Amino acid sequence: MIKQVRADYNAPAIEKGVQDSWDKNDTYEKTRAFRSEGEDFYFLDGPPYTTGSIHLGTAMNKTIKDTLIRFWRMKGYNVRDQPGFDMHGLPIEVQVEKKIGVRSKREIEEFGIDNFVTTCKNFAQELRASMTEQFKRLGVWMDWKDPYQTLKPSYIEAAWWTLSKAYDKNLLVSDSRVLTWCPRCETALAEAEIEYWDEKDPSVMVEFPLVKGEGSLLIWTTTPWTLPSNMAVAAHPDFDYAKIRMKDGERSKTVIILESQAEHVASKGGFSETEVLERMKGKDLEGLEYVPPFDIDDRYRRKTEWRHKVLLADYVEKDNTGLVHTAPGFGPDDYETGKKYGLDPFCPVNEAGRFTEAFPLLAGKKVKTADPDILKHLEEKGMLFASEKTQHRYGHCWRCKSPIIYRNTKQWFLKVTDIKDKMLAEVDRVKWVPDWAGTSRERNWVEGARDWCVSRQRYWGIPMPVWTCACGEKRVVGTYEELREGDGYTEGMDTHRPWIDGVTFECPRCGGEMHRVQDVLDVWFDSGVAGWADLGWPSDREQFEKWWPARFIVEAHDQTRGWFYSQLAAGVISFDRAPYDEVMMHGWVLDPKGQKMSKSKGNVIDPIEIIEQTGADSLRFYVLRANAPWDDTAFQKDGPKNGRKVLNTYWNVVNFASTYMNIDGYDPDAHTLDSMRDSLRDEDLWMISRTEKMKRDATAHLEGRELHKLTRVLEEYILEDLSRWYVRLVRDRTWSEDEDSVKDKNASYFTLHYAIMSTALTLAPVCPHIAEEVYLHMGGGLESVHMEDWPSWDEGLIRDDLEYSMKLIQDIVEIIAAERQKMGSKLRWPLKSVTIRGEKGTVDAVGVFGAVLAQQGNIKSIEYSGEAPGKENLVAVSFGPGDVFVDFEVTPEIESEGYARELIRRIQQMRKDMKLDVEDYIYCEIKAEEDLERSVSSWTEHIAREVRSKKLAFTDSPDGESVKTWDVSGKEIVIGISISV
RNA sequence: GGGCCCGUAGCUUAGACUGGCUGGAGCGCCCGGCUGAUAACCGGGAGGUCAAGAGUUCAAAUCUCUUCGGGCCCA
Repeated sequence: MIKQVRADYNAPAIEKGVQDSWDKNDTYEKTRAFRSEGEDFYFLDGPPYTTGSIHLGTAMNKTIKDTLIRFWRMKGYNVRDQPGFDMHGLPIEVQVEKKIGVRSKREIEEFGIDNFVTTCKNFAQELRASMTEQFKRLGVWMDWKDPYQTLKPSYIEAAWWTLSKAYDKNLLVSDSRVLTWCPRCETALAEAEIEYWDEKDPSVMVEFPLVKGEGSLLIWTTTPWTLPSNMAVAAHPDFDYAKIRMKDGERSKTVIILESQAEHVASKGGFSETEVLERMKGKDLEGLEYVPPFDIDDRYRRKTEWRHKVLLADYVEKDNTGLVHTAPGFGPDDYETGKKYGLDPFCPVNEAGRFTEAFPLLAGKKVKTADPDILKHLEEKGMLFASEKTQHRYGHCWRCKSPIIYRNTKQWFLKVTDIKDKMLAEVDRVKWVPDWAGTSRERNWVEGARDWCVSRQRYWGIPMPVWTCACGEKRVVGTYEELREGDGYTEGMDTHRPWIDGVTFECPRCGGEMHRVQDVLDVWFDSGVAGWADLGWPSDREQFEKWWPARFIVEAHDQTRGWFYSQLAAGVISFDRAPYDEVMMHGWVLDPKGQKMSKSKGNVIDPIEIIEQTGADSLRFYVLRANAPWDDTAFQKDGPKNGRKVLNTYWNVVNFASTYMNIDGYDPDAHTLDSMRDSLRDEDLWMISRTEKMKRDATAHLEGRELHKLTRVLEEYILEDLSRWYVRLVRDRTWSEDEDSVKDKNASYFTLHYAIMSTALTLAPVCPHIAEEVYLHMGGGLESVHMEDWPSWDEGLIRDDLEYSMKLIQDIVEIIAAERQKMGSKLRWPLKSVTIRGEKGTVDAVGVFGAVLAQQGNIKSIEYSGEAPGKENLVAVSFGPGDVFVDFEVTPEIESEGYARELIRRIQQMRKDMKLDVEDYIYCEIKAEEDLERSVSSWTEHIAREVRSKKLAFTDSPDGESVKTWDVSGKEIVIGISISV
């Protein structure tokens, strides 16, 4: 049965109603159960970080996922749709620190690690709950009752298992290296955790006097605070260097630099003349000894052969002085070079970024604030050659925004470099959408990958499952089964810090007590194991066997170095393969000007606000429509409104159809395409043909992940074919109350219903609410549109001949409308005649829809001809393959009919203004000029029937509940209307 | 400096892979019309060096190269 929909498309109200009904009836659970016997499809959700509120990017991300999941379900797959949340890590720690008012690791430990971690855990859960509500409001159907969460014990176990796997394969090593460090959070950071922006720093040239001979080596740096740890100077072996005397009046200096930079350097130092004293290759400089800028007690650093000498390195570039200050404790390249020459990676800076007593001059001082002191010291010693400021990109901690430093520390690494070849082979195997996401972007990133530092010196994270003994023995625990062997283990314990720190093992080698390494894991490692951690691996093997590996993942392009990569590395370590088969990459949602949205810029648009104003379906439609999924979208304020326009039009079509079908008691179940076939008009077959093509194209675009094309196909179909054309054509048929035309009316109902239902099914993945509401009102046979099978199409119903004919008609109607406008002829006034001229094929094609042309063009007579008509005063226009000749002559008959239509139109408007029901009858009184009254007299019966008037009388003083005076082409008309009882 | 993406009307964009009729639409603006599903819609108008240049070709928004500009990532 057809139920009439509400008249207005009030999306927020409709969506709320639909969601309530889903909740009440467990529609989601039933839909999943409905497909439980289908082919398994493992979709893996990339876990958003639990921030508490979703932004437009997250909304778009989940819209893409929800759309595809619903599509796959309709295709019959048993889709695994567990959502995930990334709940560990620094961002939450930093927020909790602010909340409880502590500012350093020392204060956290005073507060108690147990209190701190418990607070983090509760906080993360609150944030997760709040985000879940927002995703639901967006209409996302995922398994919200059972999301995977990185903080769950079983999840932690999977991470441990993977790490132990790495250890077994000699891919987990502890090593001391120079890497990025946040002095505030007092932990190592990975590349992915660093944000770059421009910062002003010193740009200085410093002289290191030669031990033997005249002159100095001149180096350039933007980090003067690293000079106390200087251990060498690097030169490029193949570059041309020179000893140069620089002069300016009485002042003079002799320095060794890159010869080509002489002018540049001289000007920086305020010198006007240069004189080359001696030329040499970089490699000739090797071993040249100089006096370091600071004296450091040898208690703190080893004296080795190459200390404070010139070394060779090929990363030296041809800018500045061409000589590079080398501090193996503070630069990754420096460290490598230092290692080659056996230098000590001296690092007089502690975890908090302050100088240690190894550098007594500034012990306790924060390094980033020490630059002025250092420069002052150099100035006093006459070593400062030039000093200015420069703007350059500098890295910052992604969470607390502190400038990062490089430090030499001991960390744990995954030896990604050892498995790079396999990872690249997997990048090539996996299907990427678009193609270049893999073949270019991911490949490029993996090719340049370095070993992955997975240890963090923090609290809220997966504890590293590594226990060590004073004797050097190591043990990596891979399962809770193994953990049970430990001292201090209690069943069901929380395996977070600090509780896990209390578990110890007896050393199998020396019998001593093994303690856990204090570090926690990089959160990127957390999400990297999601593909099996969410399945309960390693405890639950059954789920793993059933689902793994994931068939499809989709995330934004920043995940090239994030989740796409971390999963790839973790997958190759664990299972020698990427844990996914298809990766789709999507773009970012930017602000209307194309800038990144950020709180600090104040340009953030809240998706929930849009959902409350315009509706979730409109937002979803817009974000998919705006752009190709992989391009960034500059979010337009009017975007969701434009999306709403499409849905609103669809709604209006449904409102129109449901109104009349309801009045006539049309039963969609009583009719099939076969039973209706003989009654269908050509325009019905045309509509069905367009519908088949729409379904065919929509399917292709979903399979190809071209969601922008999917929405555009739907938009074009709804607006152009269904609303603007077909509904216009069938209006008269649906109003007919003639007994003889029941079959014809039913044919139009059948076609309308077919189109509306096909649209509901095709639209269901993108706009799940409106599709559901329409489906249930229009007699859908199942409990939910989302249980339906994805619509198929019948190639046999595609009629290119009819589509061609109809296109000609549409073009001709358009041309006639344009000509009418030039002639000042309103569409209400019939045209006497129109002649279509063209070749036989063209004329026949137009003839198929001659009746449609007559109706839509309001034409009394249409003639077809191979030649131009003989009559004069015709307007001739080409419509492409033929010409159309329009006769604008106004005969008395045409005038009568024109005025009759004018009257009908006014009365209908008054009915509408009076908010009468479509079926109500009225009485009608009209006052008009005598000649007009005479002209329409033959039409009064027709007028009365059209406006459902039981009596229609001409009088001098019209009366009624509503009386209105109109101006019809310069003639005054008064109309009075009252409701008939 | 390297990799990738992008540049079409005031704004948002289709078309590009596979070269081909007059580069299509939406928003906004101006004029007119239509409307018993439509707070909608239709027609007309103004608005384009398809970022610039060169090349290939009978033909280039589309293919190639160079330059400029924007974005993301890396160094």
